[in-house]
Amino acid sequence: MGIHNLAKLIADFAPSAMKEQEMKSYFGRKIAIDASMCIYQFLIAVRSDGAQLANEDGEVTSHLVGLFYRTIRMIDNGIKPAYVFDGKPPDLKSGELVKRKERRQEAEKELEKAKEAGDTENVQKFERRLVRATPQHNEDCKKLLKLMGIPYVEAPGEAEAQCVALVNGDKVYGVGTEDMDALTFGTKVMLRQPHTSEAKKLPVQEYSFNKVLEGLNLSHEEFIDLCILMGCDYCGTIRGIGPKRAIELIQKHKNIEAVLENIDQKKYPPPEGWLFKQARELFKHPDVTPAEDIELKWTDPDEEGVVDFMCKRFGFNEERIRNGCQKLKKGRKGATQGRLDSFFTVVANKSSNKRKAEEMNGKKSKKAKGSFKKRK
DNA sequence: TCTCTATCCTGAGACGCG
DNA sequence: TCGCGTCC
DNA sequence: ACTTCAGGATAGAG
Repeated sequence: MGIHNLAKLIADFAPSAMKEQEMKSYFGRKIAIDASMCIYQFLIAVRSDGAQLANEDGEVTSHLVGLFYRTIRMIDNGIKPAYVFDGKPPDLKSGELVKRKERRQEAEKELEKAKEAGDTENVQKFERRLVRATPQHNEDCKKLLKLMGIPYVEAPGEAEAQCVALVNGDKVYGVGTEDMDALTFGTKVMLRQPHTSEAKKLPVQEYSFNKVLEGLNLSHEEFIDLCILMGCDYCGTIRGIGPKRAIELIQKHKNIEAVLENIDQKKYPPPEGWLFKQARELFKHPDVTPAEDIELKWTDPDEEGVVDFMCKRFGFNEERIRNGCQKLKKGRKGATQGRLDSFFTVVANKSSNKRKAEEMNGKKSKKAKGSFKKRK
């Protein structure tokens, strides 16, 4: 689940690191997105009467519905997504993954019991709890993306880290994610949930890594140690040390080794066999493909191919699919013209003011803090 | 003052019709 | 502009 | 995972 309380810490100690921008101001931008996380969310959320959408043969289509329309929406807004698929999770994560596995196995056991007892209600309940993106779902999505003319990358390790490599290697402008650990990996720019912002007409939250470091007065290495102290997926934390003490200690002592030497370890006992050094190494040197070895290309969709795949195989409505392909073609034409920065700056300011004015009048403004953490 | 815990609360995809 | 039924 | 669930917010204890 990323870094515990990092968003709040940044809001409190480095507020200028986050700025809110209108969706429009991202016209022409390329964005890296964790595909595995999207697929999982679609499998969870795209349902009808509690069941996933499926074709006549019972093959699940929820992930394809979600991916198809979300991608079109982004292209329609002049944003060019590049999807990144997870590879093998780092071994260090197994501690965290073990917990999930235990929960899974428990659910599997319960499912067996319910099946034997013929308890259909519980069968459904525990089947739902076992949802996860299978290799088949991933393959379906890769095929669809290829046909749509949208690039994707298969990461050797964590997708989030690969997204960051693409940003910092200047292949894309930023990573679009809900997971704050993109910042721990050092992404120059992070956009929080750009698709959601668009749908709900909320501004995009853009985080600048340099401003985070500047605001917290830390180097990247110190920031990584801070994140580990606050709680990451790779190792435990020191009981009694939360965001406040963590940032104070790191600002003063610069790294976890020095922190350990300077605190009363009886009062603040570090976890036994604490693997903070390994965690630090994973954040500093994650297993990724170098950006220069990756080429991202957005092309026109293979409309007949998309129709064949989505309609013939999965039973989608042909008119809707063709309609979507037209949007892809149209949107691409606009976005390939590139950005006209001065022009869009003016537009963004204007509409931003307008939006604020509207919020004042209609008090419909909802806090943009709602969030949805991934299954971690 | 700070952190931890328990408890409550909310929102979790996208489209399009009316 | 929404609420809600539907997408497959 | 909408007949649920996880995460944020909040208050109160230590």
